[in-house]
Amino acid sequence: MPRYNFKETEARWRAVWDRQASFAASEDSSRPKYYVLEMFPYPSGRIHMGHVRNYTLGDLVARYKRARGFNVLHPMGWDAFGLPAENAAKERGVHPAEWTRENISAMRGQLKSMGLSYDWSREIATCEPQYYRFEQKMFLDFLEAGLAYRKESWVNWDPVENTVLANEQVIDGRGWRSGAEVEKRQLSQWFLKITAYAEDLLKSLEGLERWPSRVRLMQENWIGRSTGAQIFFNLEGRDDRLEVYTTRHDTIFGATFCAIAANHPLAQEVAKNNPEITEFIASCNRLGTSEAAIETAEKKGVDTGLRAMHPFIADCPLPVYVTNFVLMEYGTGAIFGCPGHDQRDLDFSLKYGLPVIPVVAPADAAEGFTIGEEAYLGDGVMINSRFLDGMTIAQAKEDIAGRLEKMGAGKKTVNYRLRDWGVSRQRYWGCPIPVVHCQDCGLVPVPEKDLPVVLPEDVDLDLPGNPLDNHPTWKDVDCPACGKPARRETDTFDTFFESSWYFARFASVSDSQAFGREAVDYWLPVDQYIGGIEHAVLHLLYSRFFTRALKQCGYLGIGEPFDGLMTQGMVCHQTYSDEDGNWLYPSEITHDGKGDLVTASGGKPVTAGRSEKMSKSKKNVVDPEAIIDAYGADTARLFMLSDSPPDRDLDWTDAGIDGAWRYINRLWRLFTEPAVNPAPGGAPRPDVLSPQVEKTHRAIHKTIAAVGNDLDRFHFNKAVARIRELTNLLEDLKEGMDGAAWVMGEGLDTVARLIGPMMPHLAEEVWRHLGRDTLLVDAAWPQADAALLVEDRITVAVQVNGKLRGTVELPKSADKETAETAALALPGVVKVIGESTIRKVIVVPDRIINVVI
RNA sequence: GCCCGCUUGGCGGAACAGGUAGACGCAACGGACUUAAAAUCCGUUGACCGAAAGGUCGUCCCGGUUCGAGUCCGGGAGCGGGCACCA
Repeated sequence: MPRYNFKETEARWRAVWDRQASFAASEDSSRPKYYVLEMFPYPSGRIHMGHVRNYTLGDLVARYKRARGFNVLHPMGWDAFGLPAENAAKERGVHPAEWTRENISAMRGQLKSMGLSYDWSREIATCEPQYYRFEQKMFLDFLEAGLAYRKESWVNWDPVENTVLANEQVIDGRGWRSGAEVEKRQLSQWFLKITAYAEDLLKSLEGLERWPSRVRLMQENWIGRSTGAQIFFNLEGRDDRLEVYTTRHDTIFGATFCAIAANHPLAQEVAKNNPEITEFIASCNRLGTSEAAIETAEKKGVDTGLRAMHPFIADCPLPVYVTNFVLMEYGTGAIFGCPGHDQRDLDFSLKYGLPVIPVVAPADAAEGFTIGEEAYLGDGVMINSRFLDGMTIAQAKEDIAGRLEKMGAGKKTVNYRLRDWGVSRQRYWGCPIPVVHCQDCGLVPVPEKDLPVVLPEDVDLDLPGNPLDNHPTWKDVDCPACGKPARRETDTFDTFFESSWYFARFASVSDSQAFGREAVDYWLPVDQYIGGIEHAVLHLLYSRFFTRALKQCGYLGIGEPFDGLMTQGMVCHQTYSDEDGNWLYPSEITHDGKGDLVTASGGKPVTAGRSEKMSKSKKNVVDPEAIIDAYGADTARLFMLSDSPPDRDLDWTDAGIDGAWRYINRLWRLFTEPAVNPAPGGAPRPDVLSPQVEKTHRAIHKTIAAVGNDLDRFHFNKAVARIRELTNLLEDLKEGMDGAAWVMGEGLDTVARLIGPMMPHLAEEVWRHLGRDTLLVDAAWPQADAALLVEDRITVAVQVNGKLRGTVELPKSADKETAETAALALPGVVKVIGESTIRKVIVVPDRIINVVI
């Protein structure tokens, strides 16, 4: 049986597309534009299955939209700054720039072997000065617009390596390499004022109708708008006051203590003469900066000795605790504790023996309501609250806010959880921040004519600390303002900076500007953005903010960068381990004769674990290059699209890739050795079609309609299933059936077009086999004949009391009586009804008949 | 800890707006072809009872709404993503 020669075929068609520049995009007002973008990869060195999945999905959309007549932009580039390059430099002594450029070159080759319809002429790498020079300019514009500023903020500090650690480099409170206990340290850093757009970023989520609702919800919660009140507590024996933020001012009479963050100014002050508090603050600082670490730690606190005076109860001093669970970054860094109605406050109170006063009771249990180990968070009526008693929570909030404002003891406020974006990194492999520190002039922006500030190549990454700061000469510069010796900023940008505007750069890559205004006006926003759900908040929110900031600075005119968003699931694979519990690569496993898994080398027993996200650490990875080499790109692509819907996790299995490979060959045989020779394209419809041929003819058009519908809604696995069904029918056509040749011709033409976006190389090959002298990549999507989509008779299910008892075939839109009569005549129905009285018959036309007895 | 998801046969999944649960595929089993194997083709396949006709049960668990629930509502379990310096 001849096999499809994918190696020769795939390479040949890629060369043809290349030669014809099939995927080069240019502005064209005669066709609607469509910008498809997949999240660009970090150039780690080799593509992984997650990339294969992401880029297969994007390519399907791009090729499909092209066939539908859109002017498609589909670019690719490299998110090339980042920590791994520095780690590689430290571990293997290779320069980050060299390592990155080699990785890009290797990965570009791998991506090209997948047959992706990219316009490679627009390729960008963010680590090159011709890219990052423009973001230096953007930063200067942001600075001028008041969107960038400097403030102190906390970082994880490794005292042994003298370096700032990323959260992922802090493991159980210790530095990943040194093992030293991490300290929180305060550094002066650059921030972008994302909070200036908090309200707009929140409100505009509503308009992002083609985003998954869960992503919008996650962003909504991340921005975290709350309406509450600031309350000012006078401090006993002092002139200053404690300002707290709360969303539960209704529970003010349940307040039994106040709590402040460990880095609250008052805590710092009290610590000066209190060794216990000093030690407690130090222990809080050892927790690092990650919110997860802080929130999961046991709730602890120390009494400061300060007493906050209750604003509504005379002579009611509340103890003020320094705690590890109040965050300085949120609200005012201080709260009042109401243990009755907040679980954290209750846990804390039970631990430190503070009183618990319930002030809200469920409406039906107001008498004698008490709190045990669970705070009451529900709705109810106010109790134990003097003038508030009997009110609802909402009424109490209004009342209290009004009184606070009258007394000058507080005010209603809106608060956001969202914090400004800290963009300073004490790292080498990033974009230099274009600022000079001058003793006399302060912070001086680098003049535009001196951009780009280029990263020096000659750095020593083995020294502890910030490599740019360690460089012997780079930071020495004359102040652009006064000309005296000054010092360059040695921090670089967060790498989210580069990925916040790359989609605009793709619209027009030029040496003179970040992007052309006409080009972005034409191409943006991105019509379909595709990437991992792990970027649901940070990258996508930063890009939305950046778009607003760029608009404010006159760069572009759009409101949102990504009109449609698709989030893909992870690629998973079964894990394997040997007797000693060491992970094994799938390639190290084989079957013994008895059906057990053993190691390929020594025949030792292997334990198969559950399927998890492919990761190098668990070795459950399959190398895309090996798969493409063994089965071809189309097989790999088909497997990525079959079975699992894009937003769910996908399990990589050998059986699955074999199944895809078999289907590729089956398609190949259907075209090259069809049971019925297809009539040539454009042949007239024969007068007579045999029943099976007629059914197949209808199926062709139903498939066209269904596949289009599925692709529009990203149900790619269903589209594959529909196409398989159609090919099953075409395989059943036999020589001698009336009209078989004509329908086979129509069927093969249709299948070739439908598989084009999924298996582009095979599709192009069979297209040529059909005798077409054009390229399939330039062919239009097929059109379904609407007349063939409707059936005149429909099978309707018949239930008795909701249980299926049979089916009846009825004319389409049959009236109620006809349906009812037919249903009640069914033997199965008659038997079940027996002597019972029919109480009701529900008829939903063309769907169901339910007899209620 | 907080926020957001997911859970359907042996497996991946399908079921559009609450209306025939299991499309399509994988695996398994039986058969054809073959000296044999591979490849390919045909058939069976949710569980249980039954010779069959047919029946009962069944979409993570518990409860509710409805003529009717995989789908809607309340509660719970398990698994996963994010938590601001991984990208």
